[in-house]
Amino acid sequence: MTGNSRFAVSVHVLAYLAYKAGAQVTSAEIASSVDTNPVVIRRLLSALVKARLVVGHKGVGGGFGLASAPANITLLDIYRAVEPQPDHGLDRFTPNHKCPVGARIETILRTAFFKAQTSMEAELARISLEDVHQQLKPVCTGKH
Amino acid sequence: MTGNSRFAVSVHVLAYLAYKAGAQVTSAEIASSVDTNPVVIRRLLSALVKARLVVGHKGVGGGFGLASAPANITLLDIYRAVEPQPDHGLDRFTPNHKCPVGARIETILRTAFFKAQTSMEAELARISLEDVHQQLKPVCTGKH
DNA sequence: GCATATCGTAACAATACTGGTTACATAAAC
DNA sequence: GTTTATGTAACCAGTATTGTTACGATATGC
Repeated sequence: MTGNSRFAVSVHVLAYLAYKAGAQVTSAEIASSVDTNPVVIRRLLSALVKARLVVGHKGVGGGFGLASAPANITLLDIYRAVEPQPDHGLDRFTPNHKCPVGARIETILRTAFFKAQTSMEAELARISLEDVHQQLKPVCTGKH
Repeated sequence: MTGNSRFAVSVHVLAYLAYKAGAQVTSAEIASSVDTNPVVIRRLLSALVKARLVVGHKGVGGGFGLASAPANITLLDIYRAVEPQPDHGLDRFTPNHKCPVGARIETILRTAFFKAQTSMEAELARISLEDVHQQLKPVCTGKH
């Protein structure tokens, strides 16, 4: 195991909402597609609603739907909505500042990690939910 | 907290070895600089030795030293030596394949994660231990 | 050969994160 | 007011990480 599956599941959730465009989709239906518990899905959706990627409605006939067109939602938007700001272990890293190396290494690492993170996020920003949706289609509409 | 501090500590360790170039440095001395337990350092060094970034010697007068010049060691080399292959949660992610979305999303995510990971690693590969060493120097050799 | 320094690694505890589950309050539709 | 569905708290089990103790293996120098 390495890390959590929040991002992967969230992309799946939004892809499912894009697939069911326009409909009100319940957490139970999404959970069935992801094969997990509806509460797990609602926990993620809670974050996605706060990030204004998704809109939810309570009550009979309620459920969730995309807040914007899939073309306007990138994987980076999703990533930022459900993942905490990564610190690459720097909060657990408290070197001895009396040592010349320990005194300076933290700043150096912070700069390096920022570059790496920025580069990764730029790549996520280049992929939209519409792209994901398009890749989904061949199976859903394929003529045999 | 997000993730572990192995990479951060490892960069510190190798920077310390670069700083002490040529000398045999014990795990106890490194642990003092990092402010942790020598066993924690030896655990990391075990991985760094396997990756041939570091050479260790037992016995009296023993310790560790860099296996190559700092210019020939990149942060990506260190990252790969001590971090498991990241899967971005895909091993915990087992969607329902009976659903059209669940059946395809895994491959799509794998491709997207690979692009993001590759981009991040390319950035790490651009930073060498020599670069880190250079950034360390101003404090260590500063004329006051 | 023997004492010493040092690595190598297993074992264990403490802490924290994740995901699944139950439970229940809240809100909307009819 | 009943039903449906979200929102969220609480708890559990599984696992990762770090710190720590312990001890065997190995190399040095006498």
